[in-house]
Amino acid sequence: MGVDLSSLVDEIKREIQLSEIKGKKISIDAYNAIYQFLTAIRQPDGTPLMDSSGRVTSHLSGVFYRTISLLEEGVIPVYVFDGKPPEMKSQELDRRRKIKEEAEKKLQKAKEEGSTRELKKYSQMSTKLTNDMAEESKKLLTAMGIPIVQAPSEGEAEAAYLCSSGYTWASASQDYDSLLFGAKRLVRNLTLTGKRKLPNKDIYVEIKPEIIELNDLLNKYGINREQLVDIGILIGTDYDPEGIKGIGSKTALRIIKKYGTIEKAVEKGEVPKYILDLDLEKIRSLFLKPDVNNPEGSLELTDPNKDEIINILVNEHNFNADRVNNGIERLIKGIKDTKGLSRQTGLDQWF
DNA sequence: CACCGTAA
DNA sequence: TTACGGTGG
Repeated sequence: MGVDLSSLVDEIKREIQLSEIKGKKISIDAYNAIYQFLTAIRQPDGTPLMDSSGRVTSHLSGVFYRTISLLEEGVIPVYVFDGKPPEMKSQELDRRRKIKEEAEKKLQKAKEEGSTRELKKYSQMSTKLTNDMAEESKKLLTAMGIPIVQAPSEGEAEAAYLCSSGYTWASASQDYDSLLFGAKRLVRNLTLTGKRKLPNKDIYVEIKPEIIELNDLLNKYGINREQLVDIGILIGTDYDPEGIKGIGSKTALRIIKKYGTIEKAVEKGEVPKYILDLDLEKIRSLFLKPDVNNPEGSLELTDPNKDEIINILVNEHNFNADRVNNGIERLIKGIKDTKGLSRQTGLDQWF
């Protein structure tokens, strides 16, 4: 789930109107976004949307409609897909797999005797994002004329790199890891709507897009990015999921501010020695010098391939043709208007 | 998540 | 016009 920097970030995050991102490119952690669609786009009993052969289609619905509404707001999405995960992540991936297997068992049980609520809970918990789903999403986005980038390794690292090197204005993800990866700006809640969402109970709250500027975060706490990474390691990241027991973000900040590095803090007895069993340098470099590539394509919007979209959604997966056609019309208009916007902002830079 | 018909 | 709830696949 990534590093929990929420209490530090709360101090400097601010709400953002999508109009503030008009004409700007945003790199989107595709895995993160698609996963959200898979868990959110469901029937009341927790069953995901499926085509007539029983293949899940929730992700396609999310990718299609959400991308169109972003374009209508003038936002230019660049979806960044995961490559091969780093070796260091295998422990965390194992842990997640086990949780899913448990949820799967509980789901089967709930199907026999459980309540709707349990059914929904465990079916969301056992959500899996398969390779096929990622490949299909890429195909759909390409047909839609939306730029995609294939990361050599972590998608979130690549998305952050696109941002820090100026290809995109910000990076969108729910995970704060983006900041450790060096994204200048992190936008959260971009692929959720401003509508309502349940935090597990029946309580509904407004979810609004918010932005976190890396520089604001570092300045606010008087630390550099290396130190932010050390703070992350103490709390626990995907590469050291346990972190240090009893150390949360506030304590980690205090310790790193005082001693500068994890090693110094260990020397002074502020952090237990067992953290040195980790390959700290390796973890740091995964965040500070991640395996990333320059994008191959141009990251510009292109004309949608109407037939291909219809083929994927309507012919392959039984989407309603009228709805899809309506979506395509909105998409074409959105792309046209958004291109106009970026031309304008492009010109503005000359003056 | 978003769409869409219906109600206020 | 917006708000809601049932449905989409």
